[in-house]
Order: sequence, then C-alpha cells, then structure tokens
Amino acid sequence: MPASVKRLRRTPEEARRLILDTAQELIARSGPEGLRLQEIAAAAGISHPLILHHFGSREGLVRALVQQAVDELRDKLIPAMGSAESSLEQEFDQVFDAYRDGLAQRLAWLATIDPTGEAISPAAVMRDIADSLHARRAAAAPAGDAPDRADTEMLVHLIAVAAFGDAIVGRRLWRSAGLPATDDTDGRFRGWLAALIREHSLR
Amino acid sequence: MPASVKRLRRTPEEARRLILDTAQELIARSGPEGLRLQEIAAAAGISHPLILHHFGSREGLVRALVQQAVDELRDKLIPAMGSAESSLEQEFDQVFDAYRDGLAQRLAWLATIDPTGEAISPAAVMRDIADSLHARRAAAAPAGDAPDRADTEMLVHLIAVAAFGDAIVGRRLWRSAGLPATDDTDGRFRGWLAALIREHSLR
DNA sequence: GGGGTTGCTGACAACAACGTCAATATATGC
DNA sequence: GCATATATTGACGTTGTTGTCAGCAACCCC
Repeated sequence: MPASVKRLRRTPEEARRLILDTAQELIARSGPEGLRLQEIAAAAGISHPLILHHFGSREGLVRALVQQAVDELRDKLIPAMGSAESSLEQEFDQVFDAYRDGLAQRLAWLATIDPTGEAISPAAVMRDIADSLHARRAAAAPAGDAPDRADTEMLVHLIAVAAFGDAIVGRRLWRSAGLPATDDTDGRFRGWLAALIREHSLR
Repeated sequence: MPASVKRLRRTPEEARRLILDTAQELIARSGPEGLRLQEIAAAAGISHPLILHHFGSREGLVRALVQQAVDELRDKLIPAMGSAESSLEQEFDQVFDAYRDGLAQRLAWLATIDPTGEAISPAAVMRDIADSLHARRAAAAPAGDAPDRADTEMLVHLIAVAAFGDAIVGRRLWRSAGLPATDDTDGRFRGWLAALIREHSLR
C-alpha cells in the first residue's frame, strides 16, 4: 500500500501569491526579524525548498516582498487621495487605514534594509498625488488666489510622514502621553489633523 | 618567550558602553538585520563571549539597546521642547535632529520587535512634554482664551509622529515627489510645518 | 607580594538556517 | 495512453551563530 501522497500542484502565480501572503502575515504579526523560510513554509502548508524554487533565494523573496509593499501602498494611496468629492475626513481615514495590517512595518523594514533608498523607491507616487490634490485645491480656491504648488507638496508630505509615523509609534506615544491607545484616540487625532489642514487651506 | 598577551581590562560600565555604542553604529549603518555578536565584537576589538558575559544573552543586549534608544530620545526631546524662550523653528530643528544618527531606525526596530508596545514604552515622556508646552501656550495666550489641553496633546503627537516618519521615509518620499532629497528640502519642510503650527496656535 | 575577584579569551558544542539534489507526482500536449 | 515539463518534496550538506566552559590576566586589598 504505497501511501501515494496527494500533492497539490499550483500554477506558479498561485504559489508565489500564497508564499507572499503567508510571509506578510508573519511579518505583520512578529516582525521581519524572525522571517524564516521553514516558518513560512509551515504556515503555508508547503515545504521550504518550494520557496527557493519560486524565488531563487531568500533575498529574492525579500525583494518581492518589499516590491509588493510599495505597489500595495501606491494602489491604496492613489485612490484615497484622488477621489474628488470625498470629505477630508474620509480621505484621512483611507490614508491612515492604508498602513494597517503591517504595511507600515514592512515599509519600515524596507527602510532599514535599504537605508539610502536607492534600490527601491515608490516611483513618482507622491508627485501624482500632489498633482491631483493641487488641481483640486486650485479649483476650489477663490479666483486669483491659487494656492502655492510648494504648499501642496508640503501638505502631502506631512500627511504621508504623519500617517506613517502614527502607524508605527502612535499607540506607544498615546500611552506615553497618558491617553488610552484606542481606535477612538486614533480617530480623534485624524479629525484634529483634518481640521488643522482645512483651517490652513481656507486660510 | 611566552607572548604574554596584553589584555585591556575595563570597568563593567566602560565595557557595556563600548559594546552598546559599537552595536548602535552597526545598526545605524546596516540595519538591525545583520546584528551579530561576532560582528559587534570584531568592530569593538573584543571577543564575542565578552558581550555574553556583560549582557547574559543576545536578547539581553537587544533589551539594553532599545532601552538606551528610549532613554536617548527622552533626554533629547525634553530639553528640545522645554526651553521657554527658543523659537518654534529652533525647537523643530532640535526635535528633527534628535532622530538622527539612526535613532529613528532603532526605535522602528524596537517597534517591530515589540509590536504591541507592552514591553518597553517611553515612560511618561509625552505627557511631560505636553505639560510643558501647554503651560507655555496658556501663558502666551490672551487672557480668557486658554488653549484646549487636548489641542496641545494632539499637537505634540503630530510633531512626534511627523518627525519620526520623516526620519525614516522622508528622503524617499521627496524623491518620489520629484524633489531633491537634500538638507534644504528637509529644512523647508520644517519651516513650513512650524508656520502651520504657529498659524494654528495664533488662530 | 600573595591571594582573591572578575574582566576577558580561545576552543568547542549545539543548533538552526539557507541552499542543493535527486526523486516523485501532477498536469498538459500529442 | 504516453511522453514531456515542471511543481513539489524529503534528505542532506554547509555554513554561520549563539552559547558554554575552562583557563588566563589584570586589578584590588591586605
């Protein structure tokens, strides 16, 4: 009675997706420090040489992982900032939510792996977003009082770094400030920031 | 002719300091990924069991490392935010500079090691800073129009997360926005943010 | 200067991680 | 059906890293 082990055969795309998704879950949970091929394989229900087969090496997997993180950020941020009729508060929620599920952690990890930022950079995402927002601000502004382009760029930068920083150390800082680290506190900060921006935009 | 190897003998405090400083340099340069005892030992000119002797285990070293990062942040931030007569721009420079030399990277690393933030949290640093700033704002405000305490807390939080995020992904984002990743751009952002805050404070 | 304390080291042990390889199972094309 | 291609796996090799241990050397105290 040869056990004739059943073996699942995926398409290469399916396999890569399965491996990437599993790895991301592990990173979001316990950080990139303990990212071991065997651990990923066990969690995905496969053997670890399969990862090597599809990504060549551990480094190949890491590259794919950070590339996917960058793509994911772009795909979430552009629609979040681009919708013309949504309220500022709604957009903020989308931007801040974009970093959830460990995306900010993965990007921070990328930053430690590639400190100079030469290897992988998010294309011209920020420029696209600034373009979109600037067009909206120009359209909304009273005639003859178009906002400065540089002002919009600074604004986009502020939102991006604040949302990123908040995702990583926000909860810790709230505790350190003596405030509860809850969704409510997070939401109040977003609302406060939205008000600050609006107040600035309307000058 | 027994070689009679000269051997340097430090006080425990000196040895711990040497090890911690060396480890921090390596982290700032190549990230916490490659933090190996042998590597630290080689860079410090000691043998790797000495690290284990002073810190018990690798994990003990990591704990000391992140604890020192938190202490360092506190020691830099409190005087930066506390000085009563300095200008807002000067304070901003101090806050943003505080994250330099890899301090932000170390804190980000801490965040990935300890995602919940239960293990180590920066005491009540943020509360102290908020207290100090709130007192100044209240004194500077026109009589009968004292700023909201919650508003000050949000302000402190914004500055903290923005400076942190800027330290880690700022340069990358500037490139992505098509702007030069230079000190000048960094400085202009700080100035813009300071103006935004001032405009808000004076309402 | 003798003895004790302890910072310090070299060599070794144990283990885990990545990567290789031959073999196997499954799908596809003929 | 049969052959080919390749996704998949178990077993193994190699390398590197943490941790242990016995011994050495520097400083302190009497």
